[in-house]
Order: sequence, then C-alpha cells, then structure tokens
Amino acid sequence: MRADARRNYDHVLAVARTVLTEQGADASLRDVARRADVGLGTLYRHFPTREALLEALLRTSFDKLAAEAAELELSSSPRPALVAWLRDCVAFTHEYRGVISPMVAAIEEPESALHASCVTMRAAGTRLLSRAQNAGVARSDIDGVDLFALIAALAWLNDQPSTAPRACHLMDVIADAILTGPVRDDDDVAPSPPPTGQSPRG
Amino acid sequence: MRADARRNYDHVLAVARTVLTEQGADASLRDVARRADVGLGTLYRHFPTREALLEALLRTSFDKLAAEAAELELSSSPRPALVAWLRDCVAFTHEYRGVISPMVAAIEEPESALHASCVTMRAAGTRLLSRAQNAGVARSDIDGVDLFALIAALAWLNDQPSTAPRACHLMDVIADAILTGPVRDDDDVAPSPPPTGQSPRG
DNA sequence: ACCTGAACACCGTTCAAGT
DNA sequence: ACCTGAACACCGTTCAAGT
Repeated sequence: MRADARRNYDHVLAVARTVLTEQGADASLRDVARRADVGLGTLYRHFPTREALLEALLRTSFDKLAAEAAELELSSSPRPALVAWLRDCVAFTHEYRGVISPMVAAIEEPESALHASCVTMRAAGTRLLSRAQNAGVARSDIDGVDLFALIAALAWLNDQPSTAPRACHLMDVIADAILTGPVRDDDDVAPSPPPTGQSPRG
Repeated sequence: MRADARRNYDHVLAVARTVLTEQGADASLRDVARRADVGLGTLYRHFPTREALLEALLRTSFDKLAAEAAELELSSSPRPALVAWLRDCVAFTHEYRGVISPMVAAIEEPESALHASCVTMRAAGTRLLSRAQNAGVARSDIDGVDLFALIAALAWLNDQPSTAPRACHLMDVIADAILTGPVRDDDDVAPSPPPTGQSPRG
C-alpha cells in the first residue's frame, strides 16, 4: 500500500469514527468524505461497503470481546462470566448507535464484511452459555443463536431514546430469564454441576 | 371533504397498504404516489408525515388490540390474558416490517401522529400487567413502560430475517421472565412452558 | 378546494479522467 | 497506483401554478 493511500485510509477512518459516533452507524458516507477532505471515490476505494467501514471501526472492540470471553472462562464462574459478557456486548454495540442492525443482518450473509466478526462473537457467547448450562445455571432450551438475538434486542433497546433509560433494568430481566439456579453470584469455579442438567426454577 | 379528495385519500391508503406490506414501513412514499397515479403533493396533503400514513393504516389494528385487552380482562385469568395479548401485539407489528421503530419513537413525542395510539396500547398492556402482578403471577419490578419495551424488542427480532425464526421461542423465554408463580392456570390456553417447570428439549 | 409536478437539497454508487 | 468529482438514479419535502 502506497504511503499516501495509507495516510488517506487512516484519516478517513478517524473522521468516520467521529461522524458515526455523532450521527450513528447510518450516517452519510458523503459527509464522512467531505469532512475528511477526500474524494468520494477514495472512501469507496478503501471501504467498498458500509459494512467494511464498520468492521474496520469495530475490529479492536470485537477482538476485545473475544479476548474477554476467553478470560472470563478462566477467571470467573459460569454465571457471573456470562452476565458480565452480556453486559459488555451491549455496551460495545452502543459505541455506534444503530450498528446492531447490520450486525444481525451480517450473521447470515457470508459476503458481508461484518460476517466473520459477528460469527466469532456469537461463538464466544455460545461457549459461555454452554458452560453455564453444563453447570446448571442457565436454562437448557436456548442456544447461541438465541443468545445472540437477545443481546441484539437489548442493544436495539439501548439505541432507542425512549427505551434506553430502561436498558439496564431490562438487561437484568432478560438475564434472569436466561440464568437459573442459586442467586449467589461471585463464587469461584463451578463446584458440582447436577448430572441431569435439570434445574428447578421458581 | 370533497368527493374527489375522499376518493384520492382512500385510493392512496389502499395502495400504501400494498406497497408497505411488500417493502416495509420505510418504503418510498414517492413510489406510493406513483403507483397510486397521484401527484406527490396529494399524498402529502392527506398524510403530512409518514407517521400519519402509518397511523391511518394501523388504526383498525390498534383498536382491535385495545378491544382485545379489555375482553381478555373479563374472559381469561391474568396469566394467559397477558400472554395472549403479548403474542397478538407482536403479530400486529408484523403487519408492516419496521413499523416498531417509529412506534417506539412516537411514544415520547406527543407531536407524532402515532403517539396517541401507542400510548393507548401501552396503557392496555399496563392494565393487563398490573392485573397479573396483583394476582402474583408477574414479577413486580417491571411496569408498563418496560412491558412496551419488551414487546418492541420482540417485534424488532420478528422483523429481522436472521432472528425471525426464533421469535416465537424468544417470546416464550421473555414471557417466562415476566411471569412467575404457578405455571398452570385454571382456564384458557397458556402454551409457554410444560407443567413441570423446566422444559426438557436438550 | 384540491391536485400537480417541477424544484431543491439531499443520498449511495460508479467510473472516466486526471496525477 | 491512487485520487477526484461529475454523473446517474434515487430520496423527502415544499410550493407556485393550474383546475
């Protein structure tokens, strides 16, 4: 990559970060190019689709989420690990208002530049969920696809001005729906998971 | 209202119903006018905003939902009444893909043409929720605002191609989160969880 | 009263022409 | 190699001119 191209790439990305933070993930790309003092074609050359731009903007955060999931698997017991990760997923999508829609769309479109990142994120969630299920602290009738959908729903609520104030509370409600068993949170590694996986609720 | 105006109004509304059913609530209004063989100004005269058009399209369904809520309060016990109404709310928003966003936005904007209908809908839900709470079958730490948000979240999931197939299941999960106490009610259908408490399926 | 559609200010996307 | 911006096909919204 030529030096001037690299410079343009970085500069457009920086400006895009500002503009999309202000106006959301569906901000005008024309406006981004304008504020970056760059031809419209230059923006499209470096980021052929909006998804490509979003992926570049979010890559670091995606990686952090994956790393955090791996870390939580070692450092925390199943229940608080899952809860903490859910919370951070929703906070992550709040980085750019409206970004959850393209993410949800991308997860079933392998051509999308966001596809791989979303699939990886879902896989990390699936692992944390399975671990919680094996420990008998998560309901057994949901899977990683459901979990990703619930995270997306919460992220969407977090993006709507009228529901955002309740997002934390609704997160707790939905976490309650996912998690079962004893309320005790900050325990160490799961002691003895029930053999049958059957957990009484209520 | 003059006869020709009335005719235009009705015709535009009928065409809009077709177009928005096909393309979602954010379809091109220009396209509606075109397919209705009507000047663009005529459309805007009768429906000054997109919300006004949506309100006109949905009025009947809004009324039905309100009537149903009142009916369920008399005919069914608290738990199945709330569950049935939730289900119908989500089905209702599925009438036009993407209509839940303007609805959620409208509920805090009194100027919106959708405002009154959404507030009424939320109030109906609040009544059914309070009734369930007083009967001890719904968790007491949520209110009508939360309920409306949860319905909206489910409606949104129902609109996304990748999550729509799970919408019914996720509705059950969230219904479980809202509802508490004994699963079996003395009458009516409550198709969510099996009597023993935890669903097998694993 | 009501209808019409041109006009204006925006998009996203492409691509011939420049450096 | 890379950049530029005009060109094209779309929007939503308004409003002078027509009937």
